[in-house]
Amino acid sequence: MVNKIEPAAQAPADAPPPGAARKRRGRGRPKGASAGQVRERLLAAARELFLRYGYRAVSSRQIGAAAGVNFAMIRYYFGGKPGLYREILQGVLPAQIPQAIQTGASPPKLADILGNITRVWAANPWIAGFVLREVLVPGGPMRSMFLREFPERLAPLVERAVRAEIERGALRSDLDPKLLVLSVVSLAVFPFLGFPLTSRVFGVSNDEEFVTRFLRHTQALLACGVAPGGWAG
Amino acid sequence: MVNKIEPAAQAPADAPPPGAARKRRGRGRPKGASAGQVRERLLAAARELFLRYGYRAVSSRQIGAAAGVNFAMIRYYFGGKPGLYREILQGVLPAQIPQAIQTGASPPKLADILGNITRVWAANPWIAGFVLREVLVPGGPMRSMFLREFPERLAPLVERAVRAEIERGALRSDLDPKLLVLSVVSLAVFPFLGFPLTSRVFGVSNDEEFVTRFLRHTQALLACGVAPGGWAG
DNA sequence: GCTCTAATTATACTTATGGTTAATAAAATC
DNA sequence: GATTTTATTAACCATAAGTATAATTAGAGC
Repeated sequence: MVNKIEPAAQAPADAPPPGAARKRRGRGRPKGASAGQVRERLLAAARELFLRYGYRAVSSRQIGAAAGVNFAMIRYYFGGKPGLYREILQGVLPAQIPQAIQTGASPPKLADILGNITRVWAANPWIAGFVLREVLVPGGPMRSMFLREFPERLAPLVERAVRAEIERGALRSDLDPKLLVLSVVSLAVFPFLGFPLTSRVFGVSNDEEFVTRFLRHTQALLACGVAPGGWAG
Repeated sequence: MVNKIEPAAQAPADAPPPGAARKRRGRGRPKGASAGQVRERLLAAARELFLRYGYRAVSSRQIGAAAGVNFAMIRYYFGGKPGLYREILQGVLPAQIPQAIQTGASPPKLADILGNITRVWAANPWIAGFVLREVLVPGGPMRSMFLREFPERLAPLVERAVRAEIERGALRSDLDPKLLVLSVVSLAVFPFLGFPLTSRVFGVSNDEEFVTRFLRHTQALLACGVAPGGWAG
């Protein structure tokens, strides 16, 4: 705003005297109690922050502050910020996603798949944030992993289940299996995907009561649609 | 890597000799043709980049390069990166969303709403990216605007339409209007939300042919569910 | 033709970020 | 008890990003 024509006042202003005695650096190994928990605290804090703000928007120093430890520990334990991120993704996500598909029956029933996906996503709301944020970004660190994992392993499994049900007459034969799977996934995933939005508008929540009610509703919708006279078999 | 213990080598390394002749700076006002288009080029480039990579991941210099103009023009026209972002959000989004609800009939019919939402989202795939990215981020610049616009103005409108249809017997009476709206929105939005994913796995695309087929499928699903015997009234 | 304004560029400045390292001290090991 | 290992910290460095500004020139008004 005001005129500033001072030539170039680039004095460091608090330059440390070069000859001064070295200041003390570290504080050494901690008392036994807190040792070994730093790694876990970092993982928890980073997962929370990455979920809420995305990989790029979160700085190493921010993670360290949230975990209550020095941010250099990220390098010590994970080799750096990308390593920490990879650890979170690979350690946590793959363990949860396939669980949504595996049911007792083989091939699994569509209704069970719907229920499982819904429950996994409702129980782990942070998964939605991760998937949303990382799968959408081209070149994002997680995208290739996710695209390798889900479409080529899990989706065909579900699709095969739908085809089997159509063949044995449990589903209408005029439905496109692929689109039907897409619809089922949409119904199970979206409400928990847009959580901050859907919770406010539609009362979506994580608790057992809502999930049960929601599942019953969705299954009824899938079973016989919106037409009056319902529950036709 | 190598040891570097020089006390404080903070010389600018290429400090211009203070007495040297000033190098030439700008290239001046452009030939009339391109004048005035810089603003639009910046808006277009920034919208594309923000959509694909998110606000934080895109730098001002990157936007300038993509638009083919000097990045300082961002400051000149929009006051800075946040101003450019605000301009995009406020100028483009609110015009598209409500259009999805307005149908000829009053109250609108559920099937029409489904069709409109689907078509708007399919025709403007970047909306999904924006909504995903910005609504989910707490404190994001767009979130409050969106939360003000959609839930409190549009959602009740749709819900009222559903109640009206239930009352006149066009919909099953055991359905929860709120959850039904949620289901319809899920079916219409999710496939285009997860576009990079769904296009690969389920063959989702924007073109007229797919949208029509998709809509017919979804409406059939909603109308009579998955049970064989279909199209019951 | 001269002057003033608008539009554009190159560059300087400041700050924040990720990565890196030497110093440090508790614990473990011998 | 001495030594080595492990865990932790502050400071350092290079780079990138956003912001700011001076230089530069095309056109408008007179």
